[in-house]
Parts: sequence; C-alpha cells; structure tokens
Amino acid sequence: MSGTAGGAPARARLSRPAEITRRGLVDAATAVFAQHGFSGGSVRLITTKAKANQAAITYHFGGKEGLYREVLIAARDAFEKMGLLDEEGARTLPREEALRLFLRQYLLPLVKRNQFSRYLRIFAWETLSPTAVALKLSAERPFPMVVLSSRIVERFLPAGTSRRDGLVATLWLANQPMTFVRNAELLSREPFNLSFDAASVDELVETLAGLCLGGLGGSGPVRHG
Amino acid sequence: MSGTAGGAPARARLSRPAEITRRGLVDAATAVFAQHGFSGGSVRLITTKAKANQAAITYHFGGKEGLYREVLIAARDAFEKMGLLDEEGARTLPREEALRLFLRQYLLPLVKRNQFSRYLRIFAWETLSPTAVALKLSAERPFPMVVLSSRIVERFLPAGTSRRDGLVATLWLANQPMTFVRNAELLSREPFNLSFDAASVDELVETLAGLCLGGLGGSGPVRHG
DNA sequence: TTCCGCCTCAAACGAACGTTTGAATTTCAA
DNA sequence: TTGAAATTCAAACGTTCGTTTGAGGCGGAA
Repeated sequence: MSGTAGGAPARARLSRPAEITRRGLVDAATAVFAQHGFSGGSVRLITTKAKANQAAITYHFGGKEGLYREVLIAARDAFEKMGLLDEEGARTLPREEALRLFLRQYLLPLVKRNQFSRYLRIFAWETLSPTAVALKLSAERPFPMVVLSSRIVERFLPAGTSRRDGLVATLWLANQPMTFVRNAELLSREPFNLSFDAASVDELVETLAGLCLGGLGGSGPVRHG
Repeated sequence: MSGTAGGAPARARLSRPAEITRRGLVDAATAVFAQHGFSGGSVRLITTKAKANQAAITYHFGGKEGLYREVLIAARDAFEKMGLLDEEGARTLPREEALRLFLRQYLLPLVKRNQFSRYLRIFAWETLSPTAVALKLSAERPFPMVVLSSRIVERFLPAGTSRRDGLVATLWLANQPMTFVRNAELLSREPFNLSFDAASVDELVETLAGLCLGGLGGSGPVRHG
C-alpha cells in the first residue's frame, strides 16, 4: 500500500488514469455527501457512482474521511473563488445589499442543481452536526460562510456590542439561510408549496431579509430600492 | 410473538413487571435518542441501559421505530402539560413576553439536565432531519413548538401578511432557539465560552429576543421592563 | 523485452446494526 | 395448585458498514 493519502502534493496531469479515478471519486462523493451527509453517505454508493473499486478510496485518500476532506476543500475553494459575495463585498457594499447577497448565495441551491449547490447542501449538513473533519479544516482556515456572516454582522451591531453578542449574532446569521436549505424538502410540500423556481427564491430572500433586518417587529418584508 | 406493539391500550398498573420493563426501555431510549438522535441511537445501548433484553423492544414496541414513537408521544405530552408557555399564553400575554417565554422554554435545556431537557434535544434532532415517525405523529397532532411559534408569529406580522410569509416566519421562529440547542457543544468551547448557567441562558434569551424582535437593524438586545 | 512501481480488482474481514428464533421462565386467573 | 398466556432470555440471523487483502494488470524506463 502506497497511496497518496495526503493532501494534493503536486499531482500529475489529469490525463493520467489514476488522476481520472481520483476526480471521479471526488465528484461522486460530492453528490453522495450532499444528498446523505457524511455519516449517511456510504463508500459503496460513491464507488458505484464513480465506477471505481471500493479499495480505491483507501488507496487514494486514506479512507472515507480523507475523501470527505478533499470534497470540503474543493467546496471551500469554490466559494472563495466564485461566490456572489466575497469578503471585500461584505465590507464595502451597502450593508443591506451585502446581507441580501449573503442570503441569496446560501439560498440559491434551492433552485439550482449544480456542483455549487451540492457544496451548499454539504455545508447545511455541517451546520446540523459538524464532523471532526470539517472542524479541523475550519480551524486551519475558516469557511467563507462564517467569515462573511461575521463581516456583515459587525456592520449592523452597534459599536459597543460585546464580543459574545457579536459571536452569537454571527452564528445566528449563518444559520438563517441554512434553516431553509435543510428544510427544502419540507418547504416544497404541503402546506408551504414553495416551488423553488428563481422567482420563489427571490421572494424567500426578501422575506428572510425582512426578518433578519427588522426582526418580527419590522413592518414585513423590506423591499428593494 | 404477541407483544403489545400498538400504542398504549389501557395497560395495567405500573407494578406489573412487564410494565416496569416498558418504562425502563422508554426512559433509556429517551436518554439515548437525546444524545445520539434516532438513527444514531442503537437498540443495544438502550437495552443495556435499561437492563433489558434486545428482543424486548420488538416484543413491546414492535421495533425501534415503535419505541421512538412512544418517546415522542411522551415528549409532546410533557410539553403540552408542563411547558413555561401554553397556547393560551401565546395568545393572551404581551407578545414580547410570549416571545421571551418561547425562547426561554426552548433554550433552557442548555443548562438543565432533566427529562424535560432530553425531550428538547430530541426536538432539536428532529429540526435537523425529521424522521418519518415524527412527521406522521406531527400530522396527527402538531407539536407544541410549531403551534406556539405560529401563534406568536401571527401576533407580530401585519394583518395583510400572506399565508406563505406566515408559514415561513413560523418555520423561521421555531428554528431560532433550536440553532443554539444544536450548537450547545460549540457554544461551550472557544471562542464562545458560554458556560450555560442560569445567568448566561438569560443573556442568550435577551440577545436572541433582540435579534428576533428587531432583527440586525434593532438597537442591540432589548431589555426587560 | 524485461522489470518494477503504480494502480485496480474481486473478494473477504470484522464490527455494528435491527430483528428473529425458540426454548425457558414468570405471571396471573381459574 | 394448575395450566395457558405473557414475558424474558441467550443466541443467532441477515444486512450494511468501512476497511483490508493479495493477486493481477498496466505503463514507462532500462
């Protein structure tokens, strides 16, 4: 046994057969973990999807956890490079607009069905019950969702807010869209009947923005412009 | 095989040995499911705790799901009979006070370690990924948390609010305290260091009440009186 | 062509899961 | 006290899980 179980040490070109196997496993794992979570996603399902052998996971990634780690790193990278909102936007945009972009970014997977949305569903699983893998990864470098939530929150809370209240509000804001991502299934059925086309996600963003901006005391959804 | 796998059809007095086994299993299951969730809690752990035989679960409850159903029913009954806030209170108390009681009721398990708090942690698991058992039970008669959330929300939202927005807000409010119950472990460590004594839960209730009442746009935590 | 390291493969391993079996025991009314 | 029903018990069943095994295929440098 001599797999490359470590991270990604200067791997060779994608045409190499072994690299194709790696990529296939990571892609399949992304889909499976998005649907079933880490503990619920089985390596047998992943290898079947990837048309690879079960032993390949141990060989290439050292095990299920190593493979999940690769998926999480790809997810973090994707959000850092391709998100609707980056850290600078969270600091410089009008704060209400930054909040809306934040909510939209983390509600869009309700309608889209691409790689990006799979990453988001994995994050939703992590906000349920964080895995050891994600906690370790997050300790090395925080995930964009947490960073953005923090940046936005600090633009709303008054200057004298205690550190504790700031942390609580950051955790709170990060969980606002995730609540609905987790309950997407529920929202699509009776009695909600949210169809999750682009328009209904827009509505949800506005409703949620209204709650986050004004709380229950606010005068309903806050409209643009 | 001739167990009483059905609900609770006029069972005999508690002194009956079989009834002691039943109660022991339900109590042990409550603790185990609170800690590990339904799918994560094993019947072996439950029967060990209850000093009962594994087959007893199938015999008395028809299986793991039947046992969980009993636990959920006990939890629902407990909240309906002993909660800080009942449906009438949610309708008649000053709405801010009703909201605070709601939040307090569902944040208290962070500090208490009794049967009541175990029920709440089970609800927290259910808000993560609802089990089929709970969905069915909830369809027959909704759980107090949902009913109370709905009653409170409808006292805040303006009269013209759409049915959809009302449902979304109800789901939203019900998830506000659960976010922190789920993340209790996280909150007790760095960088939060919330110790979860009575006082820090009071603070958390106030912080969260401020966010729910005024949103991020509110002027920080809203104080009593 | 030969050889060696990288990689894949079918198969099996050991552990954990919920459930079932069938005999033994206990309970309780007659 | 007796006998049938209710309940308990140790053991095993069948499935799924993540991982390991060891043989074999493959490709590129010598």
